[in-house]
Amino acid sequence: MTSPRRPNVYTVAERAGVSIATVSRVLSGGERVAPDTRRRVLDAIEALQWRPNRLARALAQRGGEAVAIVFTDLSGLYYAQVINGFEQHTIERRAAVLVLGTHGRDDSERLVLDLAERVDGLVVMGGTVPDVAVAALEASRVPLVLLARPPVGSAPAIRADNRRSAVELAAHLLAHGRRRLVFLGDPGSSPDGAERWEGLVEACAAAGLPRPATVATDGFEPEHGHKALLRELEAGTEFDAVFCVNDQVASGAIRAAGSFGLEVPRDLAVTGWDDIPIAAHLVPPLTTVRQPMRELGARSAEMLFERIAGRAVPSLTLPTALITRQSCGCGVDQGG
Amino acid sequence: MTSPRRPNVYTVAERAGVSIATVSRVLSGGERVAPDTRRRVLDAIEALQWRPNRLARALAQRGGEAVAIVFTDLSGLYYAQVINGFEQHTIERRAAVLVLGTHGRDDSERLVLDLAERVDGLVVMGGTVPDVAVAALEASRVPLVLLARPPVGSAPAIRADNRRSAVELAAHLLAHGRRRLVFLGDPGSSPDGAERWEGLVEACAAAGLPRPATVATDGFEPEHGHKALLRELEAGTEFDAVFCVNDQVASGAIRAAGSFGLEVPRDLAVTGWDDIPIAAHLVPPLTTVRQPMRELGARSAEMLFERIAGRAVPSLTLPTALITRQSCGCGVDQGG
DNA sequence: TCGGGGGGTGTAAGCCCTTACATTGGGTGA
DNA sequence: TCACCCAATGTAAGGGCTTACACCCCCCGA
Repeated sequence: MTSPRRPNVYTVAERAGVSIATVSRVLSGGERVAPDTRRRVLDAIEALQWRPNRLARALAQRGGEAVAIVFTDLSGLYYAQVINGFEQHTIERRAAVLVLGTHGRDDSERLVLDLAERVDGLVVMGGTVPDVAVAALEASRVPLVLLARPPVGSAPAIRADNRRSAVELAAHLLAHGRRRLVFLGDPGSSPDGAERWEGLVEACAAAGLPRPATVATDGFEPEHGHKALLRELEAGTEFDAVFCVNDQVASGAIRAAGSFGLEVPRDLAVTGWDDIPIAAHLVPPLTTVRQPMRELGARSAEMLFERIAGRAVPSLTLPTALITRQSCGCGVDQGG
Repeated sequence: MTSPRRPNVYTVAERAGVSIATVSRVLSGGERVAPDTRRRVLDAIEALQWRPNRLARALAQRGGEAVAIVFTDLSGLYYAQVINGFEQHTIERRAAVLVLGTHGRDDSERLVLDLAERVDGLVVMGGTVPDVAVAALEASRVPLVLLARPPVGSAPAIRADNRRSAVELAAHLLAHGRRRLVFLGDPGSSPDGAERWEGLVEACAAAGLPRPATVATDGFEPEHGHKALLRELEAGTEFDAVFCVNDQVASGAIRAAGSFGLEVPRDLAVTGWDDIPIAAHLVPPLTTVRQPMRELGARSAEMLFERIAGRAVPSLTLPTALITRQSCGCGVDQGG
């Protein structure tokens, strides 16, 4: 008479010779159940290999918020910290965190839309899905917070102040006497990158210099920076400072310079962005911009829960800090 | 007459003057509903600001598996790839992925146990929670797969072949003529680390050398490697090769050597572990061991779903590859 | 001996959807 | 004009659990 279906409370109750309420009580632990009864129920559970259905459970307990955070690629060290901050905040509220790395999957748009159906709200990072997908999310009325990307509709955005820091960093290079700056990275591939590029342009313009050149990379990893910069050096382009879109690309750039016989920072200044842990341990230690990653994550979670609660939330821009080490020329020349 | 509670299908149906079935049909999109009716329902949804309850929905559709993967700390580049592989596989099955970074939280044990209640299965990585917690999970009968950690009870484990690769790497250093090797890292803090250390010991023993020393680090980041090695150098300990627990620590070690006036690899060989993207771009490029991270993630997901389906799964050890670059002495001396 | 008080359990009402099946009514062909 | 068909919609049965409340029975005190 064992039914072929998955067991449920009823099956277990029947087998133990009790009611479903008693089974539930045994499960919840705290309730008072006669020792003998408890035994029988536990035996039945064991015999049937039963695990309570988490969905039914959560439904009955009317609880269990779930939120998601969407990234392009988890492999940037950058993201890890953001997720950490996000999780910290979320766990305190006993909500579950789903993490989706779209990672250049071609169906990322569908994945995100799909994900949106399974959670109570989500944070979407810049560069993960096309604007049209964000608009679709917005239209589906799922509570939404945008990270490192301009606001859309009523969805608030949280960002680091890329523009201002880029201006500051570029100005710092100029103060070291550098005059021919290039941007290493692809400004078009993410809102963050675009803003850094714009900041660089702005600083050069303010100094009366011509518009800097862009050396496009195929991605954000060290190898991409290495390959692109080496090609540019071999092409004979002249420049004395490389403003990289992030630290990883910068590490590739430093090595490219080295293998081309250039010494950093004497012959070529190199800067990064993000201040990943290894940045301080590159040779030379990398000048970069530190973003408040943890806070970005934590605050985005905070904003999201506000949205879920139905409240309006203003967009937010967090300050960043210029971290000068040696790759820009500090501690070598006395410029600045 | 608007009820103060959250709206649900009934509220919406009532307001639109239709039955709940019709509301559901409008929601699912595909069903045929008269245009006029659809309009009214959509208006009602809009007016009430209704979003269907995902739990009820998933329950009724009897779908929506969810699985989790538990890490210590997401900030190792190592983990990102594993998660990627895991996610890839999981998404194909339309299951949701929860990611938990215990990150040294003191209540990690509670968090994991808690998490286990909300998912259909989980992968737990070595070093995240104490053995006793793993045993508790095992006892709670949640489908479980262990990653980079020895099997427990009926829970299968998936690992990279640390021991063998460590022997190989150590032998490689010995072949370069190095004789005084030290281990930089804390063998006790993770099963992976312990196995690497044991492999090193084994290789030295096989070569008739004394047991190598351990230089303990406080963590796995560059700064930890830097600090620990610098202290050791200043203490006057002598050695000609540093076998690091991972690439990040190795990057700190390289810089420590540099700031102590030692040239790598001439005066001191340094090796890492993991082959993170930046490893090839350190100066000198780092000799390390590549683990099949993506595969580790993908296979663990596969194993997990087998377990969820109630099938037994054997443990698995995947091979690793020694990546020789220059930090070990290759391309400099001709030893080996 | 009888009323009261609990401890231990059962009953049934949710929680909020989806969906198989039943029902209605207007249009069509004979 | 009437049977029939099908599109549009409603009814109700789950899906698997929690929990307020009712109930029973045994023991104790008066």
